[in-house]
Amino acid sequence: MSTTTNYAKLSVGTKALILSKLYYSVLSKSLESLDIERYYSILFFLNDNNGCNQQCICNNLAIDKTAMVKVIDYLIKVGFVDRNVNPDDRREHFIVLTKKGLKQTGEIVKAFEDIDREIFSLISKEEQVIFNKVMCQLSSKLKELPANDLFFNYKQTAKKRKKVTASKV
Amino acid sequence: MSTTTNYAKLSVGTKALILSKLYYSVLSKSLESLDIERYYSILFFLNDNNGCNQQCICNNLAIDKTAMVKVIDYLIKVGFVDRNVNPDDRREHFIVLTKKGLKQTGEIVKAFEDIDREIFSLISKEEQVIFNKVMCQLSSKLKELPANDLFFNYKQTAKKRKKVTASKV
DNA sequence: AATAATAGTTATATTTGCCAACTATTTTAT
DNA sequence: ATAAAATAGTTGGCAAATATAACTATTATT
Repeated sequence: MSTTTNYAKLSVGTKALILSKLYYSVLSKSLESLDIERYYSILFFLNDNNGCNQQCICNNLAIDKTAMVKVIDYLIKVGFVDRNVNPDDRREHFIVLTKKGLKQTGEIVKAFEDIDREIFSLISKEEQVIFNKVMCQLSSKLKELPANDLFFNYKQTAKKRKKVTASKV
Repeated sequence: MSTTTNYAKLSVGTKALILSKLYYSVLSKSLESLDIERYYSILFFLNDNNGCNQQCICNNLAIDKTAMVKVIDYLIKVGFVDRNVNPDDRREHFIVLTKKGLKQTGEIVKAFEDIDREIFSLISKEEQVIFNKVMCQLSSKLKELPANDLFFNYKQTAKKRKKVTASKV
């Protein structure tokens, strides 16, 4: 058997994972010169949503909130963002790009957009529209299905806590 | 600002990563009853490519070969696969599903297929075809671009080794 | 006022990702 | 035929990601 089957039959979840790995591999190559080599998608998101809170980033990028704490700690350490308590709801911390962060994020956004433009260049506008629409539909549909709720920690954390407390007492 | 923007502007790589996270979260929920809670995509792949070598799995699923060693070690430990040296090329190790592995893999394949069927159910055949075609085109295109060659360790390993050896001497 | 919910944090354990270096084997070049 | 290069797989180590439980502080609900 050959080690490179030309296209293996795979689930859409697996194909998406492979696509994202290839994508980020190209992206990190094209951003080698920056003094940060991770968290590009978070900075990309902040570029459009500067000043949102941590939970907002988690919800939109499907990242666990306990992981997000460390990411933001790191981004603060390297001087890319500030973390500001929202005076109107002191539970929330706004994440705001610094001047340095804004500058570097500009390059990151450009790199993302360059790759998207490049890989979509030979695909017709109509097909691009359909592709993006299906992408969104699949994600929406998946959010409706029962899942090991990893990132969207709303109500179930409370439910869990209740149980644990009860069994502990 | 709301913590749930309805659809954030994101790169295709990021959208694909999110889709895969949602997908695997649903998948692992639906396979909770199995006595394995990881490596589903590898077993799915083996179901169609039983007896391939480790590198073949790595190439097709974009997984690093050093990580693959540990995965296969684990799958052997839980009795899902065997690792057999190819008598015609003794560098290669064939990965073969055991009877137990085959049985459980049947359920895994079914779970993957159920999810794919479910989430594509409201999408027209034409759009599904276009979606899958674009998916493949994007991956192919990405493979042509300069990358931090993570998974496709063919020639560059040799080049690197040469350099390292030279500088060490 | 009590209870629940939300946003974020800490601690911990496990798993993964990535790299350099290595063995064994086979292929290619001279 | 021999030397050099390539391939398949392995090992060890470190940094990062992932998952879980328990926690504080604050706000919303009853």
